[in-house]
Amino acid sequence: LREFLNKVMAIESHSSDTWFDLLREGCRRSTAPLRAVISVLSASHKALSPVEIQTAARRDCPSLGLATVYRLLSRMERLGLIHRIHQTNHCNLFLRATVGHEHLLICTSCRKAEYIHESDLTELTSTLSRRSGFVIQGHLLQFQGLCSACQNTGSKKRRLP
Amino acid sequence: LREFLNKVMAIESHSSDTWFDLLREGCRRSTAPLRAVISVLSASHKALSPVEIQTAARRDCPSLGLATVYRLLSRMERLGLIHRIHQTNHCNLFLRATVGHEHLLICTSCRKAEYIHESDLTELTSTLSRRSGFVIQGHLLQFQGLCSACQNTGSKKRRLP
DNA sequence: GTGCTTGCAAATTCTTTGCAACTTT
DNA sequence: AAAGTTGCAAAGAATTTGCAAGCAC
Repeated sequence: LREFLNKVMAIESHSSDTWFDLLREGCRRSTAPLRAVISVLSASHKALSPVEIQTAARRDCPSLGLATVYRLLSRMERLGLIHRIHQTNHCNLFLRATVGHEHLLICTSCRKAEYIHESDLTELTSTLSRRSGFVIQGHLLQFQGLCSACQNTGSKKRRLP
Repeated sequence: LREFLNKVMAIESHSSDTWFDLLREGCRRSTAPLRAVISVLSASHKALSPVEIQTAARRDCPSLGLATVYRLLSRMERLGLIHRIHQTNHCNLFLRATVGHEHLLICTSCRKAEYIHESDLTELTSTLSRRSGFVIQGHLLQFQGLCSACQNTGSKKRRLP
C-alpha cells in the first residue's frame, strides 16, 4: 500500500501529504478494490455517487462490487478521508476531504467541488455557544452555485431545488 | 383552511405571520391530513422524521398514511415552509422553516433545533464568488452540538459521527 | 360534478448484511 | 495459517407511484 500511495501522490499534483498519511495509518491491507477506489477519489474534483465510483474504479478493478464500494466509503468516511456532500435532494455524493479546509463550494450543474478556507466562523461559533448554551461539536457549511464553466454551457443539466 | 390557520397562529406564540401567509397561498384545499401535519410541524422545535410526523399527526387524523406524509412534505418543502435537516448520517429530518433565519443549530442528542441569524456570510459570499468565478445560488450552514438540557442528561442517546 | 387528495399496496431505489471463497500479511 | 476483504445474492430501509375511492370547493 505504502508504495502504491507514494506512486499516486507523485502523480497527483494537488495532493497534500496528510491525506495519504491518513490512508497509510488507517488502511492495513493493500487490495485491488481499495487501490482502485483511492485512485478515483484522490483524483476527482467532483462529488461522486457510489455507483459512479464503482464505474470509474472498474477500470482498474473490473470485478469491483457495489457493496465493496459502500464498505470502503464508510471506512474512508470514518477515517475522515472523504466527506459526504449534502444537497437539497441527494445526500449520497462523496468527495475527497482536504485537510484544513472544511467548507465547500459545489456546482449544482456539474458537481465540481472546491474546498474553501474560511476563518470567520470561529468567532461566530463562540458567540453562538455563549448565546444558545449549546456545546458546539461541529458544523456544515456548503455553498451551492454554478461554476464558471457551467455558467456558459447553459442550463443543460442544471438541477435546482 | 384560512380559518384553521388563524386558529393555529393564535395558539403558536412564536409564529411569524409570513409562514402562515405562505401556507395560505400555497395550499388551496383544507384537508384533515394537511391540517394535522401543519399542526405538528408548526409546533415542533425539533427536527422530525416522516414516521415521527405521521405518528404525531395521527392524533388529529388517525387514518393518515405515510405516503401522504411524504407527499405533503415535498409540497411544503417546495413552498419553502420546511427545511430538510442534514446530519452526518441521516438526512431525512424536517423542520419548519423560519423566514429570515437560514442557519441552524441542532442538538445531536435530542434534535432540538434553533434557527440562527447570521450576517457575516454576505461578505464571505461575494468574496468567494469573486475568487472562484462561481455564481452562488445558496448555501447550507448548520451547527451541531449539545443543547444545554442534553449536556446534563448525560450521553444517553448521543449520536456522534 | 370536477378535479385535487388520500390510503393502500406494489414497485423502486438505496444501502446493509450473511456467507463462502479468496487475498494479504 | 490467521485475519481481514471481497463478490454475490438476499435482506432491509426509505421513498415513490398506480389506482380506485373519497373529499373539498
